[in-house]
Amino acid sequence: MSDADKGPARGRPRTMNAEQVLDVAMTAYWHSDPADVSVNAICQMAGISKPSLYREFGSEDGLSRAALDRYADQVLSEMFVILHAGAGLRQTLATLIDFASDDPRMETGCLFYKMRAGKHRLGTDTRARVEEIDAAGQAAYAAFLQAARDAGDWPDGLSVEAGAKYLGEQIALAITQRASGEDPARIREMLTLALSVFTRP
Amino acid sequence: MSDADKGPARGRPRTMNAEQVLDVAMTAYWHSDPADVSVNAICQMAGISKPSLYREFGSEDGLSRAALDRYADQVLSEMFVILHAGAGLRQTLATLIDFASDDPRMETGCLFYKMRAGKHRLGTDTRARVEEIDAAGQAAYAAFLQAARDAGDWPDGLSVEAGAKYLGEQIALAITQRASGEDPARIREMLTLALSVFTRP
DNA sequence: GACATAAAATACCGGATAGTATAAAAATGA
DNA sequence: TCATTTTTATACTATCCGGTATTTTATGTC
Repeated sequence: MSDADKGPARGRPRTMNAEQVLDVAMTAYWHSDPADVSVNAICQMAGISKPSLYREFGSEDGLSRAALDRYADQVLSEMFVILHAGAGLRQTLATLIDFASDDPRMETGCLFYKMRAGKHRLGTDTRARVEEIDAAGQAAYAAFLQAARDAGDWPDGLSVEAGAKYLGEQIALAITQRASGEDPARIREMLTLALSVFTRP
Repeated sequence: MSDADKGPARGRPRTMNAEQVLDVAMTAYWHSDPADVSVNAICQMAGISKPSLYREFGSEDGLSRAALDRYADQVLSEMFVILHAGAGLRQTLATLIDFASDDPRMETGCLFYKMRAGKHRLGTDTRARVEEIDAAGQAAYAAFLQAARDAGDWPDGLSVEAGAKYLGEQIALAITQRASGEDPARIREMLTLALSVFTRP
């Protein structure tokens, strides 16, 4: 199906571009903090009126939920790609460290982690999506570590679940520190130290 | 000097107890989140009027700053005691792990870490005090680790400053997880894993 | 051109916020 | 008793918030 059956275009043609609005919202939430960006501010930045935004997204919760969806598709998916690439334990950890410490997209932190940190301030839909993504992330970390364990590359006395949670929290910590302006080299040093527990001789 | 020279008590005697108000404010900020507690709510909880509060503390910034001071005196000081006790590396780390993982006072997190996480939402005075405490904490961690290094108890290839920052962030992470209802046993497991980098064979 | 339709723009609503002006109350000193 | 002083209590301001009712504008159809 093409865009042709979008409708007969009765009535005043819309000037609002939902994709562009979503881009503005995602970037604003991401660059500053979801709790510090008002619907009014997003309307102003996107050059649209409030009723237009509410007709498209229904509520602030609907907008932030849609912005988070977009973020998951465009940005977060890359972390899942790294985890599912099937590289070895050391190689994958190194790639994760690179991503968290030096990827320019994480320079202002991660929208998902920011939302998770301020979970109680989110609307119900957005919060539910945050928890969904959190669970998916944890499952991906666990699957990755389970594969490493199956390959015999695993320290004694550590469960895969605990390792997965630990790995996820260390990545989150590193990226959160990026947002607060910490020196990337220092972040890399600390994250490398934290993840060295997986690759002990 | 005793309390006797507090003044001749001209005028209507005050019913407001500043200490009690500060206690209410500190607990409220601490138990929920500094950004989610309004001046109005504190007045209501403390049973005082807004003008009384503003006469005593000047502004919301003054109040939160005073509450943080009180918290530093009453709670945070204990962490400094642990660090300055002069116990060995392993013993001190174990005590820190106990404190972060199981001390009932940290069950709802740490007011200082909550303020630090939402630093940009604080007034100038409170923010300055947060940065001051942060620097003092880092210095205390560094002094503690330097002593361990002098005692020969130190892993190769790690600077004291990086170790101090790492240690501080791991403690902060653990206590922040307490606030989000994470299982203390799991928190202990992860924190122990994170700090095991200091005590490798 | 008249009409229906759908979107946009403006202005508004109720509620919460930090902060304050003003008046009432309760004590002392004369 | 009356004035002075200090604190309390009430009521108010200005601003921002999420959300919406209302009007205006731009199109296609007849």
